Amino acid sequence: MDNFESVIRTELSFLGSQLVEEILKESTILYVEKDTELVRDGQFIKVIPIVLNGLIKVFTRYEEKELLLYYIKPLESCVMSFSACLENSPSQIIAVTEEKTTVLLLPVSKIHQWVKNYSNFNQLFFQQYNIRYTELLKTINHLVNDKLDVRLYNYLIDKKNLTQKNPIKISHRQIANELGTAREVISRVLKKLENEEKVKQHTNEIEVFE
Amino acid sequence: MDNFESVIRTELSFLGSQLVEEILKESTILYVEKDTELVRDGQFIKVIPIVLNGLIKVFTRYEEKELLLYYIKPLESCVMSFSACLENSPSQIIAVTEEKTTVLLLPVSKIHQWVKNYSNFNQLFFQQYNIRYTELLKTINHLVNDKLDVRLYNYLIDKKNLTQKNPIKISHRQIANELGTAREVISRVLKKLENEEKVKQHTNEIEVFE
DNA sequence: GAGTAGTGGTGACTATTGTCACTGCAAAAC
DNA sequence: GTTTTGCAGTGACAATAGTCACCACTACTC
Repeated sequence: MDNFESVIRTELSFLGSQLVEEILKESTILYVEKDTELVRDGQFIKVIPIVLNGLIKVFTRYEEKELLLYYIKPLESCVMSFSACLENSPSQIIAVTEEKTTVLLLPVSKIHQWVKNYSNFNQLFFQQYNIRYTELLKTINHLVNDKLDVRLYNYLIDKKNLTQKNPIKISHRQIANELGTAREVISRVLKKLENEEKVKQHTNEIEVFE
Repeated sequence: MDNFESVIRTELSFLGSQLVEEILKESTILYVEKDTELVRDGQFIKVIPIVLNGLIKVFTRYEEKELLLYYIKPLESCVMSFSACLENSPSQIIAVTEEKTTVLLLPVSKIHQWVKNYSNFNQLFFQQYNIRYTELLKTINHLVNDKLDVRLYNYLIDKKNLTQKNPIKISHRQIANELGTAREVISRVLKKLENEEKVKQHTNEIEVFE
């Protein structure tokens, strides 16, 4: 916990020192390995996570097909857990760690109380809702307007920026899942992007050029 | 106002009578004609609307293409206006009345105060965020998984249920816009649905069968 | 070394959707 | 009346994406 305390104090300072101290007191820290499923579709949620470091990816599943929705970066949270917790409804999304990740877990039992007593606490929620809502809108617009080559290229650039790695280690199958399409299609489109010199494929890795 | 006061009192009663009275005191009622643009893309928002009767449709525009996102039904509000107002960021969506509509307008100036003093008030926001988030997820899943015939059929059924009219008065062009596709495509797919006896086209009207 | 599983490449074919060009029709405008 | 405008129907074609079948390569297991 110790190494994160100061980070939390500064980054969440807009909540007011009293609330921050209470959060520090009541919350627990969870260390999660890469590729761990944190939230399952239809699951009920008992804690609200705030990512401290690492990366979580969130996607939706519907009739076998998946689609990547967005990433939860450090100091962000998952809005599905808000609504799932405040309305006690099951999650509609799936969350998986993309990297080794550290999460601060706020107990739901305290949330209602904090919402009541610390009006600033709501600001956190509204902020996060806003981020995700915007992100979903962006996803929708890309789905409607962009062909797969553009979507794939944007996807790779995003991935590069988020993970700060340039030859990206990922299989075609994995990409296909995250973009809601088939493996062969990704192979084909990647080849096309390679011809256009936008990417370069190495063994098990893809290098992106911007 | 008078005819709506009792409706508001009962339907918003979970906010507590004190807050409800204050809302009634500070808010204004707006009567809007059909097909009126209420919120423009990029606009800053000064009021938070709650629909009292009628219907508002919300869509997104990106590179000339539009897509219907969802409808705001009576006693619902627009989350974009929450975030736009609380974060003072411009709207990312477009809102247009689908029918003659009456809206209760809460002044932004009071919102911050209410959020602070009435913890129940937040419940309203969270509820609405949840509704829209779910709706966007549904839209995304349909976009990824369903072919146009299914999307069109669902669209028509939704429209039927929302407006409570069965032969639906709408042009092919209008439908094409709301589904983010071209007019000819809608003509073709409607014909296909007609052959399957799922709809029947009359002049300027479409009848849906369930 | 044979077998097996995961990955990527490819050709061929199909289905779906988008686009273009042109027609007919009906209501509104002149 | 004639003209104009908007809507709908349609055939032809192109582009995009999804599917199937099959091969090649690598790495790991037994």
